[in-house]
Amino acid sequence: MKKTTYNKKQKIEKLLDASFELFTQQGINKTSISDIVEKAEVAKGTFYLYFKDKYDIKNKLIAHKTNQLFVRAYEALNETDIEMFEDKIIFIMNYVLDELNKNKGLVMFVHKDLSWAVFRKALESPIENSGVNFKEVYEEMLEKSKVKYKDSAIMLFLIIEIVGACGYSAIIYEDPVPFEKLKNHLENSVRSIMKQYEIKD
Amino acid sequence: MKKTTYNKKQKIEKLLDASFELFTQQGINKTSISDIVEKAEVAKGTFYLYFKDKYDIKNKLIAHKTNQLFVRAYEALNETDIEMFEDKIIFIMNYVLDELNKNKGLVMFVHKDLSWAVFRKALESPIENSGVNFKEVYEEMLEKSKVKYKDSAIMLFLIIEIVGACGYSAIIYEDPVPFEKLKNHLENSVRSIMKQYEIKD
Amino acid sequence: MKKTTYNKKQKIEKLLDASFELFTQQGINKTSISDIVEKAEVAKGTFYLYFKDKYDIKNKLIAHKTNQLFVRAYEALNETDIEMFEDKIIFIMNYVLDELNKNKGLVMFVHKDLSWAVFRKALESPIENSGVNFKEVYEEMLEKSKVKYKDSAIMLFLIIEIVGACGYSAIIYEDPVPFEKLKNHLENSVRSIMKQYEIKD
Amino acid sequence: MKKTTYNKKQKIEKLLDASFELFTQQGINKTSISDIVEKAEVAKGTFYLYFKDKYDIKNKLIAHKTNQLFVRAYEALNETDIEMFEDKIIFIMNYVLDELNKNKGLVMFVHKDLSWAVFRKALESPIENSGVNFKEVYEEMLEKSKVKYKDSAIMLFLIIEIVGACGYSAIIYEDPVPFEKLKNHLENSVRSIMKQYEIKD
DNA sequence: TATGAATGAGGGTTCATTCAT
DNA sequence: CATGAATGAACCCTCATTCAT
Repeated sequence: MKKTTYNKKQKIEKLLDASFELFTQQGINKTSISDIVEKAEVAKGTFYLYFKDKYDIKNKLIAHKTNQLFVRAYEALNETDIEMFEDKIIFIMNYVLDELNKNKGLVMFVHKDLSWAVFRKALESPIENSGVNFKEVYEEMLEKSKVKYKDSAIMLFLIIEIVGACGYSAIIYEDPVPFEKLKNHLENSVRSIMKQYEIKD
Repeated sequence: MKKTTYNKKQKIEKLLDASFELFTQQGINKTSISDIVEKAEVAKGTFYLYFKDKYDIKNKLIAHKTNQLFVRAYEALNETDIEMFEDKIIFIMNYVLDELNKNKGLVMFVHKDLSWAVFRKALESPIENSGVNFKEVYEEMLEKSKVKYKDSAIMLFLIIEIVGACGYSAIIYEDPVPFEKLKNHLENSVRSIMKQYEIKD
Repeated sequence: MKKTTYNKKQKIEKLLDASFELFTQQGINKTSISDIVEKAEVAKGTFYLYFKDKYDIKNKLIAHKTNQLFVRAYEALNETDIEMFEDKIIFIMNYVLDELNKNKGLVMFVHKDLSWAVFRKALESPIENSGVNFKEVYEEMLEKSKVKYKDSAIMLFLIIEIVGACGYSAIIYEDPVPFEKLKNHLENSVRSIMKQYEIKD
Repeated sequence: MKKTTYNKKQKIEKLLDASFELFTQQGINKTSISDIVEKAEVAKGTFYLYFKDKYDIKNKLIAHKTNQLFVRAYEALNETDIEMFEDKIIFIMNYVLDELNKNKGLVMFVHKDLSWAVFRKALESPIENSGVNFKEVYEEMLEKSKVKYKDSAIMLFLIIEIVGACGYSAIIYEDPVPFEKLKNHLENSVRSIMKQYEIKD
C-alpha cells in the first residue's frame, strides 16, 4: 500500500476512534467536531475530507459497532454445540446483553438505535473483511432448524426490540430489575414469543 | 384567583403549548428557546422565570403528556365492560397505540422516553386535577383481578418496552410491519408474556 | 425617546458608520463582520439583530449615501438662481462629481452601484427626515422647465451612466484625463445628449 | 513542440476555460479554486504552478476575452464596406453590444471592467496569434478617416464608458429600457458626442 | 512537472443567558 | 413580574495554500 494511502486510512481510523470515545463518554449532542479533531490529533479540515458531519460519522460507527457485536456473538455461538434454533437465539441474546453490560458507553451510544429501524441497515450491510452479514446468518440458522417459524422477520423484530429496550433500562438504571435478573425474565419472554411463531405440522 | 397569578399561569401554559408543538414538529435539537418564546408570544426572559432550560420543559411535557395519555386510556376502559385483567391491558395497549398513530409528532417526541426509565416518573406523578396516577390505577386493577400475577412490576415493564419500541418502529417507518398488523402481533406476544406471570394455584 | 430605544439606534448607527469606513477603506470583500463589530465596539450577535449580512448593510448604506448626496446637491442648487433645466442638471452633475472627488472612499464604495440598476431604488426611496426623493425632484424640475424633453427617464439614465462611469475612472485613476478636464468634456457631452431629447415645437 | 510542453499548455487552457465558465455562471466571489481545478480536472497544486490566485486568472481572462471581442468586431467590420469613421464606431458598438447580449454570463463577468481603467490594458496588449491590438486598430481607423477628431482618446473613453455602463443595465435588467431600444438611444448619443470632437476646417 | 492529502486560520452564524429597565 | 436588547462563547464549515511524494 502506498504511504499516502496508509496515512489516509490512519486518519480516518483516528477520527472514528476519537468520535466513538467521545460519543460514548459525553453523548453526541455534547460532542463538537472541534472535540473530535482535537482528540484525533488531526486538523479540522481533515474531518470534512472524510465525513459530512457528526451524524455521518455516527451512522458509520453504529453500523460498524453493531455488526461487529453480532458477528462476535455468532463466532462465539459457533464455538458451542448448541443445536436448537431457539437456544441459539437465546445464546446470542445473552452474549449481546453481556457485552453491552460490560461497555455501558456502547449502550448509551447505540441506545435508541439498537432498534429495528436503524439497526436493520447495519445488519444488512456486509461485515468488514468477511462476506457475511447478520441477516444472512439469521436466515441460514432458520434453514438449518428442524423447528420452522412463520413470520420470522417480525419475530426477530419483536425480539430485538424487547431485548434492546429492556436491556438499556436494566444496564443503565438497574431499574426496575437488576441486569442479571432481567436476563431470566427476558429469556422466558423471548421463548414464549418464539413459541407462538412455531409452525406445528 | 388574583389577576397576576392568572397571567402567570397563562404564560406557563403558552410556553408549554409552544414547546410541545415545536418539539413534535421539528425535534428538540432543532428547537431553540428563541423559537419557543416567539411562538408563545412572551419575552425571552420570561422563559427563565419558569423553566431552567429546554430539557426542563421537555421533562415536564413528557410527564404531562404521557400521564394524560394513560388516563384517557383508562377513562375509555371504564366506558367498556371488560372484566379480565389481561383484556384490560390489551385494551389500554391498543388505545395508546392508536392515539400515538394518530399523532406521529407525539411519537417522535416521547420516542425513546416511552420507555421505563423516564416513563416511570411520569406514571407515578399525580395526574393534574385528579387524585390518581397510572401506577395506582394499575395496582388497583391487579387487586380486582381474579387471576393473580407474580412480579407484576417487571411484567408491566416488559410490556411497556416491547409495545413502546415496536410501536415506534411501525408508526414511524411502517417497517418491518405496518401498524395494523403489528397490533395483532403485539397482542399475541403480550398475552404470551403475561401468561408466564400468572400464578396458578 | 426611551433610553433603550435610544441605545438601539446608537448601536445601529455605530454599525453603519463602522461598515462604511471599512468598506471604503478596504473594500467589501476584504471586510468581515468581525471587523465591523470590532470597529463598532458592539458584540457580534448585535450585528445580526439588525442586519442579515454584509450585503444587507451595504445596500442600506448605498441607498443612504447616494440619496444624501443628491439631496445635498439639490439643496445647493436651490441656493443658486439657475433657471434653465439643462443648467440645473449640469450643476448637479458638477456638484456630485466634486463631492465624489473629495471623498474617494465613497467613490470606491458606490462604484459600480453608481449605475442605474441599484441606483434607481436609492433614488426612489424617500429621503430620511424629509418627504422627498430625487426622482420626484427630477420630475418637478422637468415640469417647471420651459424646454420640454421626450424620453426623460432614458435621458437621465444615459446621463447618470456616463457621468458615473467616467467620473469613477477620472477620480480613481486620473486616466485617461484628469478630473478637472473631465468635467468639461462631460459637460459638453451631457449637453449634447440632452439636446437630442429636446422637444421642439 | 515537446510533449511535456504540450501537456502544460493543455492544462493552462483547461484551467482558463473552467474558470471562465464558473466565473460567468456563478460569479467570481462564489467560485473557489477547488471548483476550478475540479472542473478543469487537474490537481490543486497545478493551479499554483501557473496562476497566483483567483484574481490573477481573472485578469488574464478579462484581457483575453475583451480583446477577442473587439478583434472579432473589427474583423466583421472589414467584411463590410462602411467607410465613414463615425459609422465604423457605431458598427463596432452594435457588434459588441449584440455579442454581449447573446452571452449574459460574459456581461456579468467583464461587468465593471468593461470600463476604461482595466480595459485599456486589455486593449493595448497584443492579441494572441496576431500582431495587432485594438488601440492600434483604432488609431489606424482615425488616420484613414477624412473627418478628423480632436482629443480622440478622450472621445473613445466617453464612448466606451457610456456604452459599457448602459449596455450592462439594459442587458441584465432590461431597465430602464429594453436592449433593442437602447441601441437606438446609444447610437444617437454616441453620434452627438462624436460630433463635438470633429475638427472643422 | 504534477499531484492531492492535509492544514488551520478565519469566515459566518446561532443561541442560551443576563440584566437594566 | 415581565421585558427584550445585548452579549460573546462556541459552533460549523470553507478554502487558499503547502509540501511530501
